[in-house]
Amino acid sequence: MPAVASFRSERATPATGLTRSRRTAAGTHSPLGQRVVDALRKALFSGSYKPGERLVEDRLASEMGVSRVPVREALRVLAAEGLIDIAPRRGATVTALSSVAARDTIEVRATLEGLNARLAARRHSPATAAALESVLAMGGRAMAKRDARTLNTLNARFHDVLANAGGNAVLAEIMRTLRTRTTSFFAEMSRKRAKETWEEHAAIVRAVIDGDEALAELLATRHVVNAGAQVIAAIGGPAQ
Amino acid sequence: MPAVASFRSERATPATGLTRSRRTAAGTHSPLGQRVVDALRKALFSGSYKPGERLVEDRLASEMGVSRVPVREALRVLAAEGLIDIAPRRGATVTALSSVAARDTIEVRATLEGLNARLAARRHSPATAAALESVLAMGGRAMAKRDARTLNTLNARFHDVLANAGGNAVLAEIMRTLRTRTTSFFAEMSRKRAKETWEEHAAIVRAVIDGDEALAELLATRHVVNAGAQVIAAIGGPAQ
DNA sequence: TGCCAAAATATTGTATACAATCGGCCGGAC
DNA sequence: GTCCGGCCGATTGTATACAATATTTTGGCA
Repeated sequence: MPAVASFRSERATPATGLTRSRRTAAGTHSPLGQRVVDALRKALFSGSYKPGERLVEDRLASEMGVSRVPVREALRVLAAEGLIDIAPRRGATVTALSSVAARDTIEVRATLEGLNARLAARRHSPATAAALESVLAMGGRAMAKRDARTLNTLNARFHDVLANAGGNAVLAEIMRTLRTRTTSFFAEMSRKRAKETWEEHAAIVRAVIDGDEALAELLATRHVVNAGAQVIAAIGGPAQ
Repeated sequence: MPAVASFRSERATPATGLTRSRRTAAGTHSPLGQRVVDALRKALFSGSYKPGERLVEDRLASEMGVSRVPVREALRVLAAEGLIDIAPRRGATVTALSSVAARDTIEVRATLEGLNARLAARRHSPATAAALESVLAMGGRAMAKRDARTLNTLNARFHDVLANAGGNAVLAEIMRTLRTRTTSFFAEMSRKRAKETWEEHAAIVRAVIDGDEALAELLATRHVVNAGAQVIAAIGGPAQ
C-alpha cells in the first residue's frame, strides 16, 4: 500500500484539444514539485518511512501519479532541509539522525530559541501578546482533553507564533527547519512531557510580555534543553 | 558573452555505439546538477549576476552545454541556500538581500559565531590550535602583501577552520550558509577593514586556545557585529 | 495619444525515452 | 570452499518533446 496518497487520480487528459483555452482554468494548480514536497514531508513526519529507508524515485512517482521529474526536484528540496540524504547515483534515503547530530541540532536550536525569545521580549507588543496568549489558551484546553494530536499541532503553532514575535525572518526560517528535522523524535515523547512543556511555554510568554529579555532568553533556551535532554536520553544514550 | 564557462564543449557523442563500454571511463564525472551548482555559485559570488536579475533556465543550459534538467535541479538547491528566489511559473532571480534581511542575517550569524567560538574554546586541542594559528599566519602574510584576493579566500578558510574547531557539524553548516548569503556584501568592504578583521581573528584564536569560553564568545559575536555594522551602514542605512 | 484586448512569443512545468552506473547473482578457477 | 570477473536487472542521470502559463507585442478603438 502506498505510503502517500495519489493526488492525481486521472491523467491530465492530454487528448483533449483545449490548448491554452480558458486562462487560469479551474483553480491555480501549484506546481507538482511543490505538492510532492508537501506530501513527502507529511509522510516523513507521520512516520510512514523509517530512517534509513530508501526512497526510490520511480516508486514515489507511481504512488503519486506523477512523473519522476517533480519527484526528483522535491527530493532535492527535502535534502536541503535535511530530511533526507541524497548520494550520487545511489538515490535518496530518509535521514537517520545520529545521536551526535541530534545533540548538535538541539544545541543550536536552544541558542536560537533563546535569541528569538530575547528579541520577542525586546519588541513585545499588544498584538503579539494576544497571539501568544491565544495559543497558550488553546494548548491548555487541549491538554485538559488529553488531546495529544492537537497538542502536537499547537506546539508547532506556538513556536511559529513566538518566532514571528521575534521579528527576525531569517531566524524564524532556520528555527523552523531545525524543528522539522527533529519533529519525529520530539513527537514521540511529547506526550510524557506535555504538562511541563506548556508550563514552560507559559513562563516564556510571561517573560516576553513583561519585556524581560534576559529571562525570556534563559527560559526559551532551557525549554529546548529540557526537552532535548529527554530525547537524547531516550534515543542516544552514550552512543547510538 | 556567457557569464559562466561551458564545461562540456562537445556533445556527449550520442552517435557512438559504445553502450556501457569501459566502466568508469575517464574519471568519475560528478553529476551535472552538482557541477552546475558549483558553477552558478561561483558566478554569483563573483558578481557576474546582479541582484534581481532573472536566471532563465534555457539560457543557463545553453551556456553550460547541458540540458535544462540539471539546471533546474541546481536552481532548487541554490534557492534552498537562499542565494536565489524561485517563484512558480516565473522562474529564478538572484536574491536581492534587503537591508532588513541583511540585518537579520547578521544578527543570527553573530549569535551562532559566538556559540561556535564558545564550543571551540571548550573543546580546544593542540590540533585545532595549530590549524587556527596556521590560517592566522597565512592571513598575516597575505595582508603584508596587500593581497586582497587571497585575503578573502583566507577569511572564508578561517571561519571554516573555526567552525570545525567548534565540533558541531549542524552549526558549521548553518554558519556556512549564512556566510555565503552575505558574501558579496562583505567582500565589497573587507578591503577597508582587513587590518581590524585579522586583529579580531587573532584575538578570537587566543581566547579559544586559552579555553576562555566567555571571551571567545564575546569576541566572535562582536567580530560579526563590527563587520556587519559597516556593511549595513554602507548599503542599508535607515531603509533601503 | 493613450488604453485595452487578443494574438504572438518566451519561459516554465511535466512526461517520456534513453544512457550510464550500481548492486547482486552466477560461474569458473584455484 | 572461497574468491574473482563478468553478465543482468534495478535505479539514477540526462536529454528531448510537448503542454501550460506568463510576458510582450500588436492592433484597434475611444
